Amino acid sequence: MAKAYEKIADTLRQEIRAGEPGPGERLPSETKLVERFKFSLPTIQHALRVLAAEGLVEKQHGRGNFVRRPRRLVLRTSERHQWEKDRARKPLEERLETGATEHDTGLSVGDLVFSAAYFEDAATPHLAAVFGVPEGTKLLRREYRTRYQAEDFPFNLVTSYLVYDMVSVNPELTDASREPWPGGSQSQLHTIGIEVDRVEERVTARPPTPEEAEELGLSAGGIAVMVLRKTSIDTAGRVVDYSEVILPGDRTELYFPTSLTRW
Amino acid sequence: MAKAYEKIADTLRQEIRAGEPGPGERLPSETKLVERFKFSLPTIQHALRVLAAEGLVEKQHGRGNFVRRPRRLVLRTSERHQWEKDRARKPLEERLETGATEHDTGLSVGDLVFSAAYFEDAATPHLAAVFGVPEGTKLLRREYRTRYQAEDFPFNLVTSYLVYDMVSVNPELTDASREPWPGGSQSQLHTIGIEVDRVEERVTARPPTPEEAEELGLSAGGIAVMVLRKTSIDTAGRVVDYSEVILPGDRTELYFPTSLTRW
DNA sequence: GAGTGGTCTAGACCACTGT
DNA sequence: CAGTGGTCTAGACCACTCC
Repeated sequence: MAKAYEKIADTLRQEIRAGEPGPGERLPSETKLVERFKFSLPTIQHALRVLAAEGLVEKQHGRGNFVRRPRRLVLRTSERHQWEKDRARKPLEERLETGATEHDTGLSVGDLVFSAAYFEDAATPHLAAVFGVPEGTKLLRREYRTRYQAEDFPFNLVTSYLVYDMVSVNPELTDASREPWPGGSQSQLHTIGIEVDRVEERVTARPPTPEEAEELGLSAGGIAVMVLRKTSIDTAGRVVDYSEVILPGDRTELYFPTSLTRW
Repeated sequence: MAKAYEKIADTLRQEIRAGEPGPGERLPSETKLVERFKFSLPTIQHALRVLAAEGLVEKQHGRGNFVRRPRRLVLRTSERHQWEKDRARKPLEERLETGATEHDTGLSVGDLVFSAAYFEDAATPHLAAVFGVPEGTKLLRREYRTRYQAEDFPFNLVTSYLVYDMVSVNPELTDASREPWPGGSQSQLHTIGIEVDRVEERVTARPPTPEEAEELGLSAGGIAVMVLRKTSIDTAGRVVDYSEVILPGDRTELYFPTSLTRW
């Protein structure tokens, strides 16, 4: 004997997949569903919460339950690293023209709102292991948010770590007011003689924490985030930057091309 | 005035983050929490469902609510494409030794249980666009499941599409009983004279469908899946394979290294 | 069998949306 | 204001786990 809320969720799921109601359309009101399924309101609501957690339905207080319309994907590319490296030594005027984010998204500089904040942290065991430094070593933590001007929420949350004593050689690098730096991270590192040789990216996914949901505007529920962990290694084999990027799973697509050698 | 279930969830979340109770430990019973927070059982349960959806708590019927222990990550690599290509033309004995999955995970062939099933599909508008063929063109759909022998559930769900008339030149390629094919997909394509030149991978994330949760053993809730869409393009510029891979977001890490040219 | 979480009800009252 | 979803209760009964 199946549970009532599961049967209800199953039925509605099937109907939605069949296109009735279609994307963006409203479901019958909860009281209507009570009549139709002959179960109490809390049970109907339980079924709808299940569908919301799946990302199939979006609840809107006072308006109704709606079939979620799949979001337009923003293409994010990962071939940007070579592109960024090529720019790092270019003259200032050229670096000013376009940033890496614009390169990824195809938008122009004016469409984006950017913010940066710097902090000093002591290395946790995990970060110490990543950088190969003693626990407690002073790190520079940089928090970035980037937003489309027209939208209310940023499309990513970036936290970048650098070894403080490595970068403080150039005081401009520990000053958040110099952001956005023309040419990006690799250009910043170039000012202290660092050449990035290799970038390693690792991707996982999970539900957002409440804080992330808040910052990214995912209050609706039923949306996952991708966690991109990026390690930059210089020509001497040192880890020179470690970044964590939180991305909304439905609005973002990570793109990784691989070219193979010809036979 | 904040909602009761949110306050309760907040309080418990803070305590769990502070390590009390710690990973794997049991929370107080729901009736105990009713006493502590002075709210009714359904309200306490609502709060716990919220924490379960976040992946912070795992509900176990008849046992209790437990703090979820972060899973050990399985490393999956994406540099396998070149590796696989290099093997595709090697003699049979060598191809038999190790498969790509073993290369990715570092496990030996005996540890894995593999299954494959083939179907014939008509191209949907989306698939027709991917392959650049008319809608309704006959496709070969291949479903793969791979599982650790010691575990109950597969660690990925793979659906691969090929253009039927392109591959049926070699009847062995439309016969599921020939799987697992020594040397993998690229070796299969090599038998009909196809050389893969480029692989494009796109990653997104979302909550699992009930069917995916079922197949991957994610019934606990609060786990996201990654969707990896892989397009293989041959030296003539044709799309020769399109695959969708569903991976549990907490147990899987996608690894993408990038080497940069030296200055 | 004792203890635990899971499901469900009938109904009250609150909060938001749109007219 | 009417209509909609959101929260909450007090309590009944079921299902699973472990001793």
